[in-house]
Amino acid sequence: MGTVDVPEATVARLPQYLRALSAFADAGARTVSSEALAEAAGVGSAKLRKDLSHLGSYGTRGVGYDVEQLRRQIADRLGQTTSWNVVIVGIGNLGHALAGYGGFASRGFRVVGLFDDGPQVVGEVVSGLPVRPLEELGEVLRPGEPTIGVLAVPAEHAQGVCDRLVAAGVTSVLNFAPTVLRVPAGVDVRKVDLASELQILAFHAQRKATRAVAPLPAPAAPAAAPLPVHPLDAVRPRVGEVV
Amino acid sequence: MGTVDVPEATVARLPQYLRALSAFADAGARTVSSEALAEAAGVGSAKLRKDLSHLGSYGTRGVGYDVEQLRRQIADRLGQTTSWNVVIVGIGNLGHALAGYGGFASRGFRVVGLFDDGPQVVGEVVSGLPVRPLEELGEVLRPGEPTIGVLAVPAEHAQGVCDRLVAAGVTSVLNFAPTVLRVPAGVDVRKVDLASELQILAFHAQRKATRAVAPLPAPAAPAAAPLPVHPLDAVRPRVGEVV
DNA sequence: AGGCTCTTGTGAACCCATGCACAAAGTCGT
DNA sequence: ACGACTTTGTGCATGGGTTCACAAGAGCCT
Repeated sequence: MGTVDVPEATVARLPQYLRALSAFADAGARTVSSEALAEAAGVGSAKLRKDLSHLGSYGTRGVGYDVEQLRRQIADRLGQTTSWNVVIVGIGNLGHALAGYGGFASRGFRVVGLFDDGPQVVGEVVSGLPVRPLEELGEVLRPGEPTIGVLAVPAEHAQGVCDRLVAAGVTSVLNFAPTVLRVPAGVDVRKVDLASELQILAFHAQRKATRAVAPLPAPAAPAAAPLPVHPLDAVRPRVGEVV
Repeated sequence: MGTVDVPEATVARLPQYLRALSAFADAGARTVSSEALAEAAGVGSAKLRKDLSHLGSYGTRGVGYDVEQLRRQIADRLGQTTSWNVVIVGIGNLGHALAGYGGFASRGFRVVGLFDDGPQVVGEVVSGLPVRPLEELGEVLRPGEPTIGVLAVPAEHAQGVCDRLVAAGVTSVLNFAPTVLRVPAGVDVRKVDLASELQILAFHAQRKATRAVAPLPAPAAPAAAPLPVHPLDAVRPRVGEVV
C-alpha cells in the first residue's frame, strides 16, 4: 500500500494526527475510532481514514486504531525516531523566539547552532547556546547528520544566507523571510510568512464585511437557508459557546 | 469577471504577488509581463495570469501589466487600503517577536494591544506598548473597527483565550498554538504551526535519504524505541511564555 | 495598411483532493 | 453459533486547482 507515495496534503496533516494521538494516549485511551480522532484533529473522518490508508497502517474494524501503535507509526513516518539537528540563522526578535521554542525539542528537533553576523549579537548566549558568526557554520554541521536550516534573517540577506547553508550541505530549509528562495534541485524549502497570514485574514474579513452590507439585505436570516460559505470553516463550529 | 469568487488558492498567493510588484515598482518598472512577475513570485506564468484574471484585473496584451495599477488593485483586494487593528495575546518569546515585527506595520496592520495573564509580564512595556491583563480586552477593542487577534499562548490556554476574543467581537484569529480551535461560524481562523513545518521537512528529508540509499525498505530501527515521549509539549512555562 | 512580434486571457485536459456511501471485517451478547 | 452492531477501508463521483496550448488583442516597424 502506501509505502512510497503519500500525497502532500496528507503529509501536511500527519503532525495534526500525531498531536491528537498523543493527547489520546495521555488520556489513557488504548484505541480510538476514526470518528473520535478526526474530531480531535479537526478534520472529517473519511479524510482521516483515507489519509491513514495511504501509509498502510491498519486499524481493526469494529474497534478502531490502536493508539500507541498508530502513534509510533506516524512518528516513524515523520522521522521523529531519529534526532534532527537544527541551525537557526538570524538571531533577532524571531530568532530568539525560535531558539527558545519548547515545541522543537519535544519532537526530536535539537537546536545545535545559532548564527548571526551582527557584531552586537555574536557572542551572546541565547537559550544556552552561544551566537556564532556565520563563518563557523561548517564547524557545526556534521556531514553525516541530517540538518535543517531555519532562516530568520531580513529579506535582503535571505538568499545569500540560504546559499551558504546549501553550500554547507543543508538540504532542508525553513524560511521566515518574505522572499522567494532559489535553491538547487534536491533542496526542500518551506516558507512561513507571518504578514501574509494576516493579509489573507484581512481579505476574508473584508469580504465578510462587504458581503454583509452589499448584496442581499437579509439581516438575521433564520437557519432556514444554511449558507455555510467557504471551506475554510471546515471545522465544525461550536455554536452557542460565546457571543 | 471575478468580482466575488476568488479561489482560496489564489488568495493565498496574492501577498506574494503584491510583494513582487512592490519590488518592481521600487526598481522603477512601469509595466511587467506575467512571465517576469511570475518568475519573481516563484510561480508559473500561466498560474499567475489565471489568478489575476480571477480578480478581473486587466493587463494589456503585447505589453504586460501596469505595475502601479496592479499593485493598487491587489492591495485593495487584500484590504490594505484600510488599517487593521491587531491584538497579540501571550507575550512570551514569540509574542515579543511578533510585537516587534516590522513587517506588520508596513502592510497596514497596527498592533494596538498586548495581553497576557502572567503577573510578571503584565505591566512590562514591549515595543512601546504596555502588556495588559486579559480583562482589559474590551477597553482596546472598538466595535466598529475590524480587529485581528493573534494567539501566541500555550496550547492549553488557546481555546479559552480564543473564546474570550470571539466574545469581545474578534472575527479573525491567527493561531500559533498547536491546537484545533473551535469557533462559531463566521469567525476565521488561520493556523501557523512551527513544529509542524519542521516535521514536514523531516518527512521529506527522510524520504530523500531512504530513496538515495535503498529503494528497498531499510529497517534502521526495528523494535520499540523508548523515546522520551512528551505528548503535548512536556514542560509548560507560565501563561504566555512560549507557544 | 499590412504583417510581425509580443503577451494576455481562457478553453480544455489533467491531476489531486474531498466527501459519500457501502461492502468487508471485526466485536459483543445471547 | 449466530445475528446485531460497530467501524474500517475503499470505489466512485464531484470539485478545485494546475498546466498546456492557442486564439484574440495590442503595439511596432516598414
